[in-house]
Amino acid sequence: MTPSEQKEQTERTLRADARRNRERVFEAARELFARDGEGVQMEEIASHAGVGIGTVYRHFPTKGALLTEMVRTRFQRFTEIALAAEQIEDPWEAVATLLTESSVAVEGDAGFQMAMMGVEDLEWEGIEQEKAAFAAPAERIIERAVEAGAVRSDMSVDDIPMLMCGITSTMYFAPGGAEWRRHLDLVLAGLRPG
Amino acid sequence: MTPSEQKEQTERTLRADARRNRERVFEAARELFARDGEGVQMEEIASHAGVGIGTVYRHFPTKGALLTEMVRTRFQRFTEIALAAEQIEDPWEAVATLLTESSVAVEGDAGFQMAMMGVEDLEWEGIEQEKAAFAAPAERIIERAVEAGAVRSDMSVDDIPMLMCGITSTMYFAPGGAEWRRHLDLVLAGLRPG
DNA sequence: GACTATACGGAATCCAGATTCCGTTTGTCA
DNA sequence: TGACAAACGGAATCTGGATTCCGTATAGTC
Repeated sequence: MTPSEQKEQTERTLRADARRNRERVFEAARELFARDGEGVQMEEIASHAGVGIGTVYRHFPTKGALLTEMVRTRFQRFTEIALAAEQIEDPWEAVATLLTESSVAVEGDAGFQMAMMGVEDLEWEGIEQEKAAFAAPAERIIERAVEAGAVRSDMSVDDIPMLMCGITSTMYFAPGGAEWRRHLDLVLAGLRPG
Repeated sequence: MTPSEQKEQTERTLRADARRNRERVFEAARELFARDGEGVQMEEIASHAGVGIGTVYRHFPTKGALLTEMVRTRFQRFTEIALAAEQIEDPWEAVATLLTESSVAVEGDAGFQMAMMGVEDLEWEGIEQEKAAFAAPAERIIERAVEAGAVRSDMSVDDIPMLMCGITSTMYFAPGGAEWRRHLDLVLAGLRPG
């Protein structure tokens, strides 16, 4: 029995109400995590989901596990963005779009912002797979841009988390505003060759 | 009686051992705050200072008050840096030095990094005076650079906290490393005109 | 040296949240 | 429909820290 079959069976075994509740908890957590970041309270998630606190814990062993799950899900959005950006013809546009769209994806999600900024307690362990899925297309985009002379020759994939982290911190520092667009603007200018 | 005379008298009234202990607590707090950030524990500060926890609270009403005092003190360093940078002849060098030295000042001080990044609980209220003292020379530096065409014409003082916040987040994200220098490098490139 | 206002130490208290536990309810299946 | 395993709710418990309190110690003053 492969792991996935095993998982499938576990899911099949889940009682109907249990599956529904798990979904509700997850949805509530997503919403509140986006609003309040890691400061969300388990009680609040429970009541927002319309279930008891015990039910939350039955589905997610700890708060950390729940939040990591949020981060993992959100992170996948980056990969979608990278894959889409890769289709853009112009090498520079591809890079610019990658960073811009990624920023937009983070906007308005306090929890993900915190994760991007490396706030403790938000685990980045266990999402290596997601990271790799993002890194592949991102790397191709950058390599192409470097070869085309559209960005400084020393740009690398590793610059992306670094820069995103910076832009995110602007969002976090000045929430609700558009200052981060200026930050992004500056960063993009800094990436140009020469 | 002016406020300053009043304060002076209060200080004069402080018993010798009290003054000494206050100093010790402050010093311990500075050290541990730099190491652990806002996560420092009051008990730890007390024992590190060689006093009882009660003594810490006699001198600083709450943890927040103590940390704010730390931030205020640290912030003053920025003003010194700005005043020094203002003396630099070359307009671009002045800007570059301002940002570089400010970054260096933050390096290795986790507490101040958190404050720069706007982590909650670290109060920025009550240090308006320090902010203004920094803004004045910084503004002159930037104005001069803009007029000389050494930086993009739309650069403003408000860009400084934004960019510093970003660079700081890199330090925080990759502590101990020198990645932030690359981030600074990119940011400086982005500030250049055109 | 005695007296008193100040300070001190640190055990006890408070508090906010996460996590556990168990009596009750509900879905599933024969 | 009855039986029972699977889930549920939420009160009770646990925890890590901040903050308070009060009996004791000491600097300053005569």
